[in-house]
Amino acid sequence: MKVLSKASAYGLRALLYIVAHKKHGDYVSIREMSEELNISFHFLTKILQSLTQQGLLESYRGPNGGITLKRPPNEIFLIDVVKILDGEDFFDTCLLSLPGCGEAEPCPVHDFWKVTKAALKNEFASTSLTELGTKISENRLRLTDD
Amino acid sequence: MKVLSKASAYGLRALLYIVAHKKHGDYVSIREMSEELNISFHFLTKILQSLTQQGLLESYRGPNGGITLKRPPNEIFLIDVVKILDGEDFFDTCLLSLPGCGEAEPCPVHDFWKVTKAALKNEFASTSLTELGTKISENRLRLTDD
DNA sequence: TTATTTTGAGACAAATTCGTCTTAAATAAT
DNA sequence: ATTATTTAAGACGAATTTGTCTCAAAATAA
Repeated sequence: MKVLSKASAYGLRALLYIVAHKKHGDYVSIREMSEELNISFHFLTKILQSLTQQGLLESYRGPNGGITLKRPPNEIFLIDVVKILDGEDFFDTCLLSLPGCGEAEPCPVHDFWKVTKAALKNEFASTSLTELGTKISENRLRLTDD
Repeated sequence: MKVLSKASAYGLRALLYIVAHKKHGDYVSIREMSEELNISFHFLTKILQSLTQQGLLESYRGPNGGITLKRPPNEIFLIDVVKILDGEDFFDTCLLSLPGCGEAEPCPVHDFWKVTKAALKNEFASTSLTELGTKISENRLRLTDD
């Protein structure tokens, strides 16, 4: 079950790396993150570029450049990242991929899936980077794949 | 958010079509289902072939041939189909795709995702074809994309 | 037997996602 | 000014999923 695209997973891990390890306002180099998190540098660059273009990050070129959060991390929620990288309609899907599935014309599993995806959306909408960042620092949760 | 592969979605729709429209034991032609459900005939054939090979269906070649459920539909659960078509480890994934994510080495969203995916797995494991089939017949729920 | 209908099997193509590579543009340091 | 460092942009390739096509094999019917 692949819920998030690689882009979203990588993007989230990068932002969580920042809030867990850096001061807000610091410019963090993409190279550093790609090495620490074992993510392809160019791929991560492209992903973070999208977040920059959509106003979630600010970038700065040149030596000691990098990216930084444009808003304080307690005002950035998981849903903000996912909606940019996986699309606005991320939480608006039918399990059976039937177009127009909804209250009016539900598929056989609509009632059940409706509840589950609402819970998921709520969780993503209410979980901030800060919340997970402190969890990472306190419990030494991992962001890497080793 | 694409949870199920097309293969699983198509496979489930085909089986639900059978339980909603046919007597148990009837051989149902793949051609008929592909036309009724607007699914590519060859693709659907390949999908149902997997289900046949894994013992969920029985096939019969020649005129008036087709496929039929090998077990009564109240003994076939959504999870049986999905596990064959999307893999045994379908419900054993990490949101951030970190290998080995679990109680010992959790990722930052493990606690939350653990609960959600358990609920999903439970629903798939407890919902039978019969259950959804009767819902379809009683409420005229749709399986088609038009 | 011969023709017809149906699934089985595998090669192939298209679309999407994932990842790599090269070059340009901006900034800083020397 | 020149060079080094960093993100921006986009072409390109690999992998996976999705879909198409052809032919074989089995069963039926004439």
